[in-house]
Amino acid sequence: MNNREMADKFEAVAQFLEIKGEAIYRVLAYRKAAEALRDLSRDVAVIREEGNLEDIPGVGKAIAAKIEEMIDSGNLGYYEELAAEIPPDLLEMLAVDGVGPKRAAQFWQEAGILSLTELEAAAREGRLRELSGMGVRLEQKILSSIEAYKHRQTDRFLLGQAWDTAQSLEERLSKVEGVEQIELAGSLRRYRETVGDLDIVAGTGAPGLLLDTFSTMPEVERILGKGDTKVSVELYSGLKVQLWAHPREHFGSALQYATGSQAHNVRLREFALRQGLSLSEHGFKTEEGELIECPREEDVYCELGLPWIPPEMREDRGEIEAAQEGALPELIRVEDLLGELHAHSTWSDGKASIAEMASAAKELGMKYLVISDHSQSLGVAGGLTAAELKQQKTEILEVQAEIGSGIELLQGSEVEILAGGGLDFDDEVLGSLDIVIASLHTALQQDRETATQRVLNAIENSFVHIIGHLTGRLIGKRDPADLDLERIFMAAVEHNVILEINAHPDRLDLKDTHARRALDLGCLLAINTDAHHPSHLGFRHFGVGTARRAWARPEQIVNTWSLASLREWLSSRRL
DNA sequence: GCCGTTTTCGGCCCGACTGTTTTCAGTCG
Repeated sequence: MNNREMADKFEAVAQFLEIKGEAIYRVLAYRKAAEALRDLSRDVAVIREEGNLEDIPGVGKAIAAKIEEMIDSGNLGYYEELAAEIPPDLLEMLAVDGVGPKRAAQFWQEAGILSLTELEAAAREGRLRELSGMGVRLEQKILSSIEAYKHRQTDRFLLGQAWDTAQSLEERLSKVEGVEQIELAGSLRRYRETVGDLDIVAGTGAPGLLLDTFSTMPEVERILGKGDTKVSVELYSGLKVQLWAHPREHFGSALQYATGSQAHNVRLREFALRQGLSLSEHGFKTEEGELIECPREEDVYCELGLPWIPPEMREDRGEIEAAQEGALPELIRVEDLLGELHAHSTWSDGKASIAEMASAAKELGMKYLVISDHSQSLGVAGGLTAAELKQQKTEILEVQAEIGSGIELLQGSEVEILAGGGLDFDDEVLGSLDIVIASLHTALQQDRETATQRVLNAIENSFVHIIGHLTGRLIGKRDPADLDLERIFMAAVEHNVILEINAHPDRLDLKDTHARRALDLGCLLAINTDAHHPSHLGFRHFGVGTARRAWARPEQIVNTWSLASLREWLSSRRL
């Protein structure tokens, strides 16, 4: 079993215990362990080998023993026991809005309902309204939530998909009368690779007007809930959006609250309690009941004696401790990036000419751009032969002459790491290029040892500078290749090979936790858009967001370096 | 079930909204 499968087991255990009505803190303990496993940047089996399971936050003796059991037997006896006691199909009901553990238990025990299908039938027959505490409206609400659940393709959207919607909503809402401040919050602000819903926070003197305006916008399909300070809607796209309207004096605490993550907020509130302060979206309450308002988000952290923590770090991954110790890293920013090292043109599968890509990059203020089209064997993408590379070089020089100073164009190639483990060009061709990116595109389903060895071969080739989108995943569509990341990261450090954070929102590969582990081990990273169109160069911020989630400092990202420094480093690689 | 600037026991974040209720339970973020 891998980390994620074990996390899913613990999540199911938590849900079983919740339905059983066990002490909520036992439930939370299993849930926390599940989260910890999902967040882990390393294979938990390796951590077990090292004897460090209990160093994982949220893992104590009991849960460590269960992890060992799952590693050794591929099974969890405790889960099996619970599944024998409680119908496992009940758990699916919990994914329906408005159905939580209490009602699931009630439906099962009082009405003999064993699955979501049976729940829907009972609701249609009007049998739910008979149950205690239930009524016609609740029955209707559950029925429509079941419909919505069945039509829902996925419960999370790609960050890139949600981004444009969020910008558009923010822009229009900022113009509503009375709105003084407005900001996007939630997992979008934290740059999580997927977002469950959009969260928007406004500081306004006219909350009613803002909430009304929002809930009647054309893209709103239905209102899920609406009160005096917040409204929650579902858009026709299926995306859910929550909008909070707070007085300006509460804007900072409201933004902090809505940004999350939930785990970060829980930790921060515990931290506040130890100082005798109760933190909520309205600000701090002292033990005497006095309210301390926080107009700016910085005020929340400042009141606790902490520096402001960047949203991307707020995942309860040690950021509060680091803030306490004054050890928060100075994170990379978009404006630190000086160049793009991975971009395509019409020479292979790009949609724009070298000249168009170059002027778009110059427009964005980039100092250098590497044209790195695909190599010969990637037929579907129109990969270039060695001879074509020479012709392309001529064009790059011509475009450089036309565009003049201000941006330097370099020639690279995104070279296939072949299924057999070799590279798609011989050393002579590789040596003629300014920069070589080696990537996996094919045979991504190979077993771990074979796939890992392929990447290691590329890393050991002294002509390779960068490994592109390491795992080859497409978020939600294609699973990552099964790789021994720890070995790969260590080899990259040993051989001075740079690992890419691919900024394309479909990829974000390396992902945040893996990038953080790579940095901890001493790897250098590059943030590349892999642009196939001039507009894709604008994906940079997604890569930067991912790097910030990995606590990356500018100097650890090679395309913050000047071209002179980068060239020097690249040439040292081939000595 | 976890964990320690209050602790190896006794705590464990906080409030809005809804629908069912006559003061609250359930769900959600």
